[in-house]
Amino acid sequence: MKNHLTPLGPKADKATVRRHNLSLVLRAVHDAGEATRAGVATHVGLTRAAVSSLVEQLLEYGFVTEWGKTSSGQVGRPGTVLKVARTGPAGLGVEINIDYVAVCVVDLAGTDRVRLVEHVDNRGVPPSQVLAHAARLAARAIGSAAEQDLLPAGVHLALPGLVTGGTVRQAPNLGWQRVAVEGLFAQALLALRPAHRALPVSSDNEANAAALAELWFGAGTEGVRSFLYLTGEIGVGGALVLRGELLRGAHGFAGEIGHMVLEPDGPLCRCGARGCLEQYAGQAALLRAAGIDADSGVRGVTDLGRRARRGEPAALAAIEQAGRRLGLVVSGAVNLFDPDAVMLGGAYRELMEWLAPAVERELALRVVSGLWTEDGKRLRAASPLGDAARGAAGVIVREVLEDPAAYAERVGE
Amino acid sequence: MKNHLTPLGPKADKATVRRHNLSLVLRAVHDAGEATRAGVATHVGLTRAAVSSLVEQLLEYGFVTEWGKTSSGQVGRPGTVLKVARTGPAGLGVEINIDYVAVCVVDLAGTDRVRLVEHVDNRGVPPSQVLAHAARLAARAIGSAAEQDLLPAGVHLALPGLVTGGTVRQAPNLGWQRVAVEGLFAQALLALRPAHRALPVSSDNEANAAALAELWFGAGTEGVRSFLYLTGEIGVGGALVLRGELLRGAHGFAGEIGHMVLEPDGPLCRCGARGCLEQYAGQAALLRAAGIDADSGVRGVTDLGRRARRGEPAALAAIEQAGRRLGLVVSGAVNLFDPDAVMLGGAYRELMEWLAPAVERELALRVVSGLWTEDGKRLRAASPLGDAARGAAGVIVREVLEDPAAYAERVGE
DNA sequence: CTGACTTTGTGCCGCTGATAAACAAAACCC
DNA sequence: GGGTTTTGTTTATCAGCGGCACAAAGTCAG
Repeated sequence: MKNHLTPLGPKADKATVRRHNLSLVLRAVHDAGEATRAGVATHVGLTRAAVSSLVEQLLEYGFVTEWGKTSSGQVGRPGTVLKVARTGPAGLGVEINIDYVAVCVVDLAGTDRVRLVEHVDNRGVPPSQVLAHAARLAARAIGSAAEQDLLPAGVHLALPGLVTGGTVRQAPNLGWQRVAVEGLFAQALLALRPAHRALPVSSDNEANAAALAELWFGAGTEGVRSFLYLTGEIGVGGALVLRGELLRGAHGFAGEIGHMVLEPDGPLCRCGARGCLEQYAGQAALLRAAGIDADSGVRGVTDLGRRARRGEPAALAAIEQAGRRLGLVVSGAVNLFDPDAVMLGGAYRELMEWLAPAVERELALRVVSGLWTEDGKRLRAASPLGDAARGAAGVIVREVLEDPAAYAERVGE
Repeated sequence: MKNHLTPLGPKADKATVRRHNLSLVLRAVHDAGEATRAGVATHVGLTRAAVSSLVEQLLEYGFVTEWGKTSSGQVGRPGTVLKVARTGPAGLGVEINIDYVAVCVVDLAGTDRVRLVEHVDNRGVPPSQVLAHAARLAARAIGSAAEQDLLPAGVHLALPGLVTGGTVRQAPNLGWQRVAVEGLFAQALLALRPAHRALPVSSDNEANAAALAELWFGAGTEGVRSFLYLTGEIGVGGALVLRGELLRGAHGFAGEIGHMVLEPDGPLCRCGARGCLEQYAGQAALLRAAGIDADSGVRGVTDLGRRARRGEPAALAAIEQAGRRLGLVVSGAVNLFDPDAVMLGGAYRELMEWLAPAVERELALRVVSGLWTEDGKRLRAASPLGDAARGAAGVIVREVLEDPAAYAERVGE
């Protein structure tokens, strides 16, 4: 066996155990909403004594708070109610998109406490300028968060492009190439808040962040932990979530579904190839097929929705066509991935009503062995646009929840 | 956050630490080939004392053996050489395929020690009969293993079809449906060895096992830990390995690449849809296009290879066509997954020489942003057919290496 | 050949984090 | 108000790793 069967990973010792269990009870309280020490103990399998000790530490660090006694009418001594703290550590998410910048602060419990959106056309604007703008917005959000006693543990950036290792390799819709976003953003933020400690900055694809938002905050999709997320924007973005984990690929570029082939000799795509999905089911193609100005963006899509609702044949046919094409490609992706569900976001969300039947038809036909229908996989509309910022904030929150000790060490002197 | 950010998982305690570190040093020795206690200590970060204690336990259980002193000419006291034991626990893999059954015993070090192959046409034969046959072969392999002081820790079955939860949902090429393979095999094996303890049986798709064989034992692919594996058989099988882990999907059906669409209105496929890849690049289609009897199987493929080598235009054109089609679909999969490499196995292996250029051309054209060429991703030929059994055996070996304590507890008394 | 030096492997002690069991506290029930 | 039940804490015990010292077994320099 030449290749390691599995990476060796770090050693384990007492400290490892403590960190692990600290995270375990914190997440148990988080998932339960509210809990008692005894409840957590039976749930996670630790002794009450151990949980007590762990909770004491979590209280000290400010990750959880006591909320009086449980007055449940149950026989026996009532327990003290524990909840995840609504102050202290938080996540800060920043979404930089083509025509807006959104910032979001999420607390440990997962509710968003600050949200700022600013509409700006970022196309063609120099990256440093856009990032400086985003940093200003972020600084404002940090200020609002501070007023609520929330302190972001880090910033996560979401950008529409191929991003890896802290830099945007290329973002065609922004016109960016090889931009070291993490560094530039950190620098801009530090310049705005010279007295403060630098926040750790991380970054990822916007579709990935949106998919995570769907996973963690999506309404009506509670049990779904494996899904394919599609977003109809200028292009067609995609992200894959498998068993609650984002599938990033070997280099972080997984999910590029927009350039799967439909017609080998079809229209030329800006990727250089021909007949990509984007050329048939992208926003521009969709609008053009319906006879609407292809550059009209969001307004164009709502217009298309209006026409479809009125029953205009051209609109319905255009959506139906795009839906069929989308279904062809998506069914392939489903065969390859075997997800529980497919979620359509972006422009598709608004057109779901007319798009879904066509997509669903192809799925039912092409997903092997009828697993699609049988296992109750479903086509769903994703949450409204702009939630990538929330997903990005969630990334930070998750990091804290998964290793509270690390955060405490970093912050506590 | 309605969904758990991450599954809670089990608690950690002293025992957890011990198990973890036990596996850690065992794998360290495994990966190094041979090592000393001190070397392992510095490598994994534990103290020499701790490693000593752990190694003592591993010696006691028989996972590692001492091999004299290290006579390296280095200054200082020579260390005692440790190697993974070549006796004791082993993995048993069983591949049940359309026209053969293969069995393989692999020891902890990863070398295969027993290999039995029997050619039989399993098409249309009742599952219980096929499984009984496989069990007989397995029993013989266990016997040969015992002569070499090897004791399989479990059996892993590899089958050509959709398999989940211990049962084959459907295996069109075998004509099976809803066959509880694990149960039947375990029963058959127990009947042959009534005095012995029952071996734990697990099962998976044949393409998955072959991909794992490629990952763990493949020649010339040492660093590649993320790849798409394609195997040209009757159908077109596929499997995805990402960062050294098999991607199973939400229900274990991931990798079905054979039914991705090429022509929405193309020829009818046995899956019920039209224009699937299988209809263009499957073995039968390939042979038919070259004017060879489509049912001639492996002989047909070698015949095709011979004709291609002679430069027969029909053969070359057929392969070229199939290659282009394969490339179209594979480039989509690469965009979706972002693997390091694509490996072609099965019938494709023999035709690699003529197939590769066509596939490569599409990949270079269609994989977004030229990552394909830039990052040195590559198209490679996979290992010879029949290694799925070896991969399956590897699954068992990995289980042991990842938790030696569990195995020792199970066996010890 | 001999003493200095280096490296290995193994005791021994201390620390820490979880378990187990006992106990006090605070409800309920009759 | 006594019995019961459940909670949370206290105390003693146990196991595993880190740190340190030390014997063992080699190389190197003179």
